[in-house]
Amino acid sequence: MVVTRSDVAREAGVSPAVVSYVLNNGPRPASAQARARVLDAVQKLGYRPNAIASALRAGSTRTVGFLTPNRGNPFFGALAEAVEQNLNDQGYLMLAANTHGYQPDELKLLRTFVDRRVDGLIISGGTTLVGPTLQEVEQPVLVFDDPGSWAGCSSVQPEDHLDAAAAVDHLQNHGHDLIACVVGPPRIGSEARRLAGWRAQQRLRGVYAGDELVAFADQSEAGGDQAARLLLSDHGRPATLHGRRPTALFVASDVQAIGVLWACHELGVRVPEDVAVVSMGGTRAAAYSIPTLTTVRQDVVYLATTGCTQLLRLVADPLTPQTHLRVRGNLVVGQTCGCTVAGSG
Amino acid sequence: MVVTRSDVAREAGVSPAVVSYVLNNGPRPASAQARARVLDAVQKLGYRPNAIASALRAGSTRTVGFLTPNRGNPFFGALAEAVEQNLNDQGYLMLAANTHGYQPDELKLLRTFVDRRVDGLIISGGTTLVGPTLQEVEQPVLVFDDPGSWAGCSSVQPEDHLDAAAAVDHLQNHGHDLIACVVGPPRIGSEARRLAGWRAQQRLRGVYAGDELVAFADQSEAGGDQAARLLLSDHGRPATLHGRRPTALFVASDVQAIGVLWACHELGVRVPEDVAVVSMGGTRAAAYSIPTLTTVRQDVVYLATTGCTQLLRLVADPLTPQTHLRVRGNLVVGQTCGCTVAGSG
DNA sequence: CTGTTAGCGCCTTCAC
DNA sequence: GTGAAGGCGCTAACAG
Repeated sequence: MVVTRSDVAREAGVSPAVVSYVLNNGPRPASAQARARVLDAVQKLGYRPNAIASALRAGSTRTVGFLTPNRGNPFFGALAEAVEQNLNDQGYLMLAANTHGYQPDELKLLRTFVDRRVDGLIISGGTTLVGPTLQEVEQPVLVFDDPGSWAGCSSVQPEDHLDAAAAVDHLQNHGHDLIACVVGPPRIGSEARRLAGWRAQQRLRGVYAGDELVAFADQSEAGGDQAARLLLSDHGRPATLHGRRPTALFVASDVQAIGVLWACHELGVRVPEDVAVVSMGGTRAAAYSIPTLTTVRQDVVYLATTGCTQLLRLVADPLTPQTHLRVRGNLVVGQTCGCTVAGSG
Repeated sequence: MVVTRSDVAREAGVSPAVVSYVLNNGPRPASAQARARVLDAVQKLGYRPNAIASALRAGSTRTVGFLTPNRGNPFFGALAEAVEQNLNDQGYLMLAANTHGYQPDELKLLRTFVDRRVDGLIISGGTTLVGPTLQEVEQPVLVFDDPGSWAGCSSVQPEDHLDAAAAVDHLQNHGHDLIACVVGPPRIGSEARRLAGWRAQQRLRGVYAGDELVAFADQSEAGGDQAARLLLSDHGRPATLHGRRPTALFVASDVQAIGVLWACHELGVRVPEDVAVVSMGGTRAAAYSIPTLTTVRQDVVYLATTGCTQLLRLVADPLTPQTHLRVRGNLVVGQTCGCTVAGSG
């Protein structure tokens, strides 16, 4: 049977309250003698406080819920890991769940977390759980996404639009004008913003940015593979492109870019000589692909740290003002953009 | 303020117990009329049961703790994800934490989980938490590792030794005899077993398997990169190898193999023509490397399913007999072993 | 069929 | 400096 606080009290010859005083260093003092006897008894019996009972009484579980569409994606995986580490360091535990981007599941899991009285909630990008959906939640919420027009939660948001534009700009500086775009489903906010960033930057240079240059793809290697085959195929190229094949690809995520590189390899298309590639993410995989990816790196540790700090501040004091942070990525030059081949970058 | 069960009871004009009966479909029946009024009140007030109170009373949190050394490693990441999915499907939530292979952290996190009264524990390979360490734990435990000589927990274990031998055997069948080995720290059980598998298979064919052929490396791309540079360097090659460079590498994990491929690329060593590579894992990354990895694939979904099933069986009935399952991987032929170049495989 | 009640283990105010 | 007691919200045994 499990040993309870009363058992310790009995063993130490004190009352249960004193056990609490000693173990929690307060809120009342205890004599040195009582303290010693309690600690001895704790040791002897191997007593461990029941965190569930404590949570019920104290109204805090020291747990944060983390909802993400897909931890298999290295970006979300790394973000989740960084968040977890941060929370652990602060004495919190993370309850995590994958939603697979499926809205009913998202809601169900959100409810589950709330029922379990998590102290706070973190919603990563790629979910539909932003703005109004979260209104009913009592706990503080942090979203790694655009919070929409609603200010009910704090947010730490990658600058998807600007970062995408920066990636495209880099390709343009290499002299490319026919730059195609591989991107995830546009119902996901971050993907829509990256697509818009690509389009805006193309138009800024007065370059064509029609739909024939866009391939929507699953956020996976396989998705990138298929998209690249589509965009680079010599068959059925739209008349609007005057028979030209894109000379560069902007790819909205590293994981898709890995698939793109593979497709190019299979098709005998050289990267970056025949087609240059720039992607977004900056995950570990990007640094060890062949050739290495030029990518706009998001610092997940920074995202996680600022996000967790703000969330825990809100947990400690719900009256803390909301914050909305936007974080720029930075271009990490690899081998896929062409900088290392011809010195035009 | 949060709405409690008593509020619902008051609103519905019944007693709190009846609310429980209705919401839990038992343990006692309720009249159709009472049921309707309760459900109305629940709806109207937006009542959600407090899972913490329920857990305290019922003695079950419907939560499982998962301890892993490093979720950044695609293999553990995929395993964790599969486990999480399994548990969610059964109405459980997963509490997860990374130990970074650091024993004090492992113990601390284990304690934290136990304090929180998880219903069960899952320990992935790569931790030191096997056997006796877990004796003090009351909850059922499942380890994805060798449980040691101690039968206090159930286990689902990849056949590291046999799988490693199979990988080496495949290289041997391609005519290689000087097969080096890249492997993680031997204090980790799975790594030690893979190393032993390599050695046993080499000796089986009467081939040299000395320590000069082994490079211990961090379980990361960078680790594989460094190990490959060491083993393939033309400088300082041990006299015992008669000046020969290994013609093949057995790499104990995909993530290291990605680094190995990159090092080969950098060194101008062609894979598989100059050096053949076979690794272990079978993660998604292996299928999209250039060239694609020949690897011994572990079916993480199968591991997770059988593991979770057994654990939840133990949770439901602690008297369920322990089980110890060993699971073979299967060789997935890619392009790094040489099968696709010369038809000798 | 329904209501009342005794805890689950802990924290903390209040009385000594 | 210490002990007794109430209650966090819920479940289930026990009485009606």
